[in-house]
Amino acid sequence: MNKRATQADVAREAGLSVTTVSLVLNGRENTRISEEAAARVREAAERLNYSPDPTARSLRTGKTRSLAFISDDVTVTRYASAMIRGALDAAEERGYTILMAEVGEHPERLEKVVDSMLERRVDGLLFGLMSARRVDLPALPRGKRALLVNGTSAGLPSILPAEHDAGQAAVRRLLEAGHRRIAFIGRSPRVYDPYLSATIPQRYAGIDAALAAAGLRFADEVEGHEWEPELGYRGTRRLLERAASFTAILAANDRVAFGAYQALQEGGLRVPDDVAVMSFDDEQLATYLHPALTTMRLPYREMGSLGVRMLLEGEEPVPDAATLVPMPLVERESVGPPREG
Amino acid sequence: MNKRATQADVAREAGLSVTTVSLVLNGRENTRISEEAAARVREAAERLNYSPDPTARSLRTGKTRSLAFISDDVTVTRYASAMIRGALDAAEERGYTILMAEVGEHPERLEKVVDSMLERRVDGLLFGLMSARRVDLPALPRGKRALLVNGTSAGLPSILPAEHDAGQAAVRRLLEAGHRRIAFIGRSPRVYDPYLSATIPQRYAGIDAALAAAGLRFADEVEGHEWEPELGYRGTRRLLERAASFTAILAANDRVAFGAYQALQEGGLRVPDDVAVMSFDDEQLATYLHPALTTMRLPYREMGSLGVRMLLEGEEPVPDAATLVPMPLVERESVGPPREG
DNA sequence: TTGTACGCGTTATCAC
DNA sequence: GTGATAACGCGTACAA
Repeated sequence: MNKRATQADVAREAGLSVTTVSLVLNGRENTRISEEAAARVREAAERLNYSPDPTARSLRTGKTRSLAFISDDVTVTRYASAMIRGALDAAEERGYTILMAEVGEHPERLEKVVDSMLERRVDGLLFGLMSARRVDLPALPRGKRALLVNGTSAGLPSILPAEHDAGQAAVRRLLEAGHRRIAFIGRSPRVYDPYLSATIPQRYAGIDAALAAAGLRFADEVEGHEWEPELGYRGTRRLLERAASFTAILAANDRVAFGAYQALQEGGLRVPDDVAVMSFDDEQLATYLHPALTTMRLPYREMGSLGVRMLLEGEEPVPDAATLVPMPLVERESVGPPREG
Repeated sequence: MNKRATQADVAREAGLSVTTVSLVLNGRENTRISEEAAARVREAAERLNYSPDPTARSLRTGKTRSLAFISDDVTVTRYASAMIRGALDAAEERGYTILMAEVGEHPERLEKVVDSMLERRVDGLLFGLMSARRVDLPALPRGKRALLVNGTSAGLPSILPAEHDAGQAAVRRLLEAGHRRIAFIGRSPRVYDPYLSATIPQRYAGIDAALAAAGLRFADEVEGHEWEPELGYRGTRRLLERAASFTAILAANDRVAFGAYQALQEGGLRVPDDVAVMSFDDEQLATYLHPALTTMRLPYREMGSLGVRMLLEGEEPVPDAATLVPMPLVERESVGPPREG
């Protein structure tokens, strides 16, 4: 474990020049090196256990084979951190490294962090948001590739969950199970501010479209923008007190569904036989519940991996274009089986 | 936004040599530079918006001001990802960058990833584990600093949660509330394999010690190593069916406690009035419950930040030494108030 | 087909 | 006090 071998060492060992070594090891085809020389180089490299110094290479080429992943509160928030895993895996496959930074709720830190990443000469920047919304980012040098994962920002391409489809699919699943009287918990006018949410309006739109297509409206609704168990609990109690009857609850997200379960259980109602519950997100939580929750999964990991793929491959991404990633239906036990016909 | 300014540009702008520029900008005190020259340099640097190229600097110094954070499944598992945040924040404060990689359940990937980090010339390596256990790591070059966060490995220093203290504190909290007949869910002989858990034996030991110190034993126990809601649910039902009465449940972790809640609720028992519940971990889940769960927090974020501090500061860490990070008691509503006297 | 020599932007060693 | 200049390890134009 002495000093690491350098290209010059390999050249000496192989009895050739550094040029030859460099050419061979970088697989340059156009300049025809004799097969024999190439073999000698490879053997020597092997023997000396040579691996190129990325620092020196970067200095020379201007490329670092590294990407910045900058997030707001992804690591400390529930399951959104899977986005990181997706990015990490995709980067590793391509021989890239991810430099991570997280700024929390401090937009002023963002500028510093971006600068520091730029100083480190990253080849591209990913911005990952814990919840899909619009953000204002510091200006980036022209030609530096950047995009948002689970968010949008002026002038940058973005990757978002396909919420409109998911909204439709959720409602359709309920309809297929034969439900006609469905209650909805979690509608909120506030989400129409893009800085609060970039996607929830689509989720609503998909939901309403699917319902309308079946000639239906919600049997009842509870408003609320704090999508925590409390809303689900109180919302469900209110629903139960009201006159309108319903056979299924569509919850704005899993935590709301969680609260709904509590109220249903207290009320002596069984899921899914008395009331079916369908939801969005697919947190860990969804698997803890009895019966386990059927929900539309937010594809964090896929979005993260698509993020690095888009950054690294293919043509120049289109500014302001959004790429939608499907939200799969995760079938569990809180909605009865689809009915034939 | 043309090319970035270099040291030579600054030198030219200031009418001085690169040597002087380097000396001034690196704050070398010993070699006395005139105040005037220093000022000229600083102004010129400011004007050109100069910032040193870390690549070139690394090539020269052999240091990269970067740390590797390599984990198993931290990003995709519940709340352990807060460990990353802790590491990130501590690194940023010190001007270091974190290169992340995650290998999942594939030990064979570990070697490749470590190699790739070493090739990138990181100044130190952090290994972060989703759950505290012993792992076998590939050999590291002598002199390369490395340590484990939430785990142990032969020959390396490690950072672990102070489980013995936490076990004691949990029991004491219950005792203070006046409980004498306590049931425990989640004892398992399997955890004595260090490759499965490096810390749970201490948790047990602390628990048993505090109980013994009060001259008590558990009123009843349910074994189980799968610490999921199911265990808490079925365990609690079993406890309720048995003869032994109890006024409090100590659950192995929050998910088990969650299951216990469900069974208690079904049985018409109220938390904490009929049965108090105390637990370990402090997942998000703990705040969703009604009443919210009192639990001993696993200090992921603190462990992560301590990890980089130990790597970067202080003397050579002692191999095989474990540094224990306190697990705070998070007081919520599932245990009644402490009684006087 | 292969080798020499230069430059990438720093820091560090030595002169002046 | 300050300034040339030689590394650091690599890629490549140009020469041979």
